[in-house]
Amino acid sequence: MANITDVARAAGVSISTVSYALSGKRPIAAETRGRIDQAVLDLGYRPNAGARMLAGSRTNIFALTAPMHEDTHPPALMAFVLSVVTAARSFDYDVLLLTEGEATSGLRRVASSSLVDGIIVLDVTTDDERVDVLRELALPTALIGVPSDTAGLTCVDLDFEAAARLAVSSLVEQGHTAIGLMGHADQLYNRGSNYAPRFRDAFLAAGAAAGISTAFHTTEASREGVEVSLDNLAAELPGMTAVVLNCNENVHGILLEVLRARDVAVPAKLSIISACSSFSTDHFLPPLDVIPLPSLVSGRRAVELVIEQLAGTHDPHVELIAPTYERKGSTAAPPRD
Amino acid sequence: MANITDVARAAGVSISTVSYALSGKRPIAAETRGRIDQAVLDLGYRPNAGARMLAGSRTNIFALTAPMHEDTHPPALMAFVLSVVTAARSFDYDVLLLTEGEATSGLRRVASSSLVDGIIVLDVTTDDERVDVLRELALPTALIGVPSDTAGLTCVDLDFEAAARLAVSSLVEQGHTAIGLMGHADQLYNRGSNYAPRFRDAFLAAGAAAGISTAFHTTEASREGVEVSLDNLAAELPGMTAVVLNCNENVHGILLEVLRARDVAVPAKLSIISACSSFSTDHFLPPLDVIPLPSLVSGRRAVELVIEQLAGTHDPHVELIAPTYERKGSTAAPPRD
DNA sequence: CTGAAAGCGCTTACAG
DNA sequence: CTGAAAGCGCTTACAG
Repeated sequence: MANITDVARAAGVSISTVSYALSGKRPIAAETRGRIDQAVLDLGYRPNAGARMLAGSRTNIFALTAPMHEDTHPPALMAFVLSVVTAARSFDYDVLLLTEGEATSGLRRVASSSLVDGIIVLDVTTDDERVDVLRELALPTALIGVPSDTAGLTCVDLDFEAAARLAVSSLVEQGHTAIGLMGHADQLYNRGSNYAPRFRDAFLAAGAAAGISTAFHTTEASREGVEVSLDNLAAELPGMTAVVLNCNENVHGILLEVLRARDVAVPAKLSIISACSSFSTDHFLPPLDVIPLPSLVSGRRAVELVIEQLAGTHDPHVELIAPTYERKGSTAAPPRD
Repeated sequence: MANITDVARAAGVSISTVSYALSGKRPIAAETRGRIDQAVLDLGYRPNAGARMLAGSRTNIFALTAPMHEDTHPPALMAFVLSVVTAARSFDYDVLLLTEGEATSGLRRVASSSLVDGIIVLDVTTDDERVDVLRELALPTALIGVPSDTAGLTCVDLDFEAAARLAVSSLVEQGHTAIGLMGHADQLYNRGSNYAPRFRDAFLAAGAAAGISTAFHTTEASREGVEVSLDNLAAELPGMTAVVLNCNENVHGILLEVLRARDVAVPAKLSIISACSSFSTDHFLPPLDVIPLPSLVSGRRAVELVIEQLAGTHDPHVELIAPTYERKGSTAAPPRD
């Protein structure tokens, strides 16, 4: 493989000129630059990554810690991973994947061996064990998700509270006064997820503020679980005309199935909104109004926040992404009885 | 951050002795080694990754190219990714993730900058554009999946043909003589997937060899799609008493739903086998007999194959993993009419 | 606008 | 069993 000396020789310049020409860190005469570019092309030269890391102060690699626990929805995690990788590449950064098995030790390892310039953290829980390590490492870091103590950390996430309010207000505007919330499985609310309870609490608060009736139930991802959850909501909320879903994709499908079996037309009899969903709701029958979980935006923003830290001054802060509402036709005015 | 010179000074030895002590590449006096280990511990020393890459001939990084196209089942891809990362880590290798957007250019880039020691390739299609690049790069490589031309390549995959035969024989043994195959969506059979047609063809061949009736239909992942597929199979196969599923998780759930709605008891009226599935079938009602897609085994084996190439002599070859059958109670003898 | 040279932190022959 | 030193291929002050 050609190295910088080969290029310098071929272009008839010194290696420092080659280096500067490639980095753009000092002006190069057009004619010189032309000869260098040609030599690079001819030789298929690409700077050696290790030499660059050692000589420069950058590795051009980010670590992405993407744990996968029981509650993790794999497609959602995948969407975030791909979004982070794509965003990182657009800044000429590669992404090294760290998994659950090596969560904290992996972070220490890549940091202390100077393998990475920054860290992006996925699937953050309330009392995430990685958070303390991150503070101690003091590398540029962005978390996608919000732990309970955000001191000194930079976080980005969907504004789940605003999403809940948006779901409620959009239904209230259409005239609904009794709205149920089908939540995730039970354990998600106990095992340190931050977004599920955040959404639930804001949902209930928004309902109260609007003066309407609301109810919440966790939901197991099975036919029976969905029926139980739905029946519980209906029992607590006799006049329920709308359901907000903050749960996984399977539950969506099962619910629509159950409603069809029971001859409950959507949206004629029941309006449905899918909230904070990482998947498309277009394939459902009917397609569901959705407040998307913006994996693309979050991933890109997380990368940008790390780049900003790398660039210099940047104050740690929490950045919440405003929710958006996509109308697909699964909500309507409540039926008049 | 402490470097090797700091450790050498603290231990009262030369830096080469420190290096050899850590790599184990030459014998070190027990007492000397003790002083070095202590110094490493005291200083929290970890070798600089860039320096190692530059001085040594290894980077201890693998590239994992994991494209995500329309047909990709995200949970399956994620399972393979995690399995590869976990296996790589067990050999002290980190994994750099390359995505669809940069499939071939990314491979060239990481190879020519000497960023990685080897490449692991996921989701291989029949005429995968990455394959030619891999041949040209001549880096240690393992593909999970089998392209049409495997010359010079090392591949590992489930033996889909054997899996199809296993599904058929296990049903035939129970007395079934008319077995339907619900396949993936149409496009998967046209767009260069290798495993879907491989399974289908072996299934039909095994049926013919056993002297029983078989039929195959592609399946769209919707209630309607599943009903159409099921009805087509039943129409072609009047006495159908068993169905083999080689399709995604949603279709499994929908099919069981449809059968329940039609009062077709599983396995009393219809036996079901889930074949080459990347997901657990335990949560279905009933849990389904399954021939698993062994993501754990494939991922680990792919890593081992790259390590072997790194270690020295290794002839390119295709390695097929024998399928296994997990009985869950969704098959039985056909009903006697 | 360009070059000569130090130095990044390791690994590994070469020597003893 | 251990050490002195070359060298990996860059980046970046220092000089002109």
